[in-house]
Amino acid sequence: MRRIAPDSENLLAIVAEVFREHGYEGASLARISQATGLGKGSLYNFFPGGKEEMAAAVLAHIAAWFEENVFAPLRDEREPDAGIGRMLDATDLYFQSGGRVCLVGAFALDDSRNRFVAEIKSYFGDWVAHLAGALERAGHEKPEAHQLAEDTVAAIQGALTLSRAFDDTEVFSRALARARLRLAA
Amino acid sequence: MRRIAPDSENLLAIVAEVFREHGYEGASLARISQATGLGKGSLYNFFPGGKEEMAAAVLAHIAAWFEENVFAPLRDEREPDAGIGRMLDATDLYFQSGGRVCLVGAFALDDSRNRFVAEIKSYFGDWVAHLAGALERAGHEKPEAHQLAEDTVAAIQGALTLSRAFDDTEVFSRALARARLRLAA
DNA sequence: GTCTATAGAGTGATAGAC
DNA sequence: GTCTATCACTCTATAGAC
Repeated sequence: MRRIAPDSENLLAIVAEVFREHGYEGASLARISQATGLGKGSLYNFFPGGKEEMAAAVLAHIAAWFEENVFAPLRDEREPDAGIGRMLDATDLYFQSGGRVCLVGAFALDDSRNRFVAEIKSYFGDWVAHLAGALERAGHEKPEAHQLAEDTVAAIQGALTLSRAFDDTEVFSRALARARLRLAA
Repeated sequence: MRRIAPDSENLLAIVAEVFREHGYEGASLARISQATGLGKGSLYNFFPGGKEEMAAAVLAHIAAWFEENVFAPLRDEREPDAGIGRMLDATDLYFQSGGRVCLVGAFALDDSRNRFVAEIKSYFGDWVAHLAGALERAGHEKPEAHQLAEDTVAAIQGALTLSRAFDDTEVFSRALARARLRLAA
């Protein structure tokens, strides 16, 4: 009775969504099992390390997505401004204009931080570093570039929190628009 | 063998700290019991509604603290600038210069959001509204005042996340310093 | 036979309620 | 402390692909 193995890309996306909605502790295996339609046996077949491996895989998946869609444009040597624009477009897309929460940010705030210190640190660290690099290439002095990059990433994170708190994606859209202006100046 | 009832102000502060460190799901009764030194029976004596009532009481405690120390200065009719300064001082104090996480922000990101929608909404909503009011009195136009207020509260939240992610309170200190400059301009 | 994928009963530990 | 429910997880029993 062989079933078609669920596309592992898609499987990870579903698991990611459960973690995003419920947090690490709230994402029970029962919920993951229900959301994916897979029994516990299948889940442990894909992720022998259990829940922690699932979360780690999700974080790796997120890191890869950001590397390709958010960080890579920022490394564009020729047109740093265009790269920054593409970074903001990708950010808007990823967070569904504020309708989706940042899993890494949520992990950073609770107990799961201790399990994934390195992943969390590099997610935000890479974002700030790559953005700062692009800003330098766009003509900013190094210290101001880093400061502006840190400020922008923080503004995005904060806007996600407020969007969620107010249940209003406009908050996030406004924040992204302001970031766009500040970074272009 | 009657024990002295633990000062209820202090008890709430301890419970708050457990929720802050571990999140709603991660704050098990066993942890709360250990941190407070109270048995589960005693906890249910103080909070008949159980864990949810504990979290609600903590949120109310936080709301009262912010009302007194953060929002009240912002309502100062005479010197809006001084009020904004005192708001930032209180914020720095409360979050221990970034060493402490925002419980309301953390709740906003996970499942507990659904339990405490109103509390979360009013925490951030009041903060933005009061700051916007002070900025208006300081001479800003209404729309820009609101925008700047929203941006500042988001920047504070984002800086808390980044401080925690990098395990570096300097990120928060820098963000507060920048907020101080922007709000004074 | 071997491998991968499946379902799910059953494990002990621990959860929150009382 | 006692209760039941649920937790993450293990294990057995299959299925079909090769």
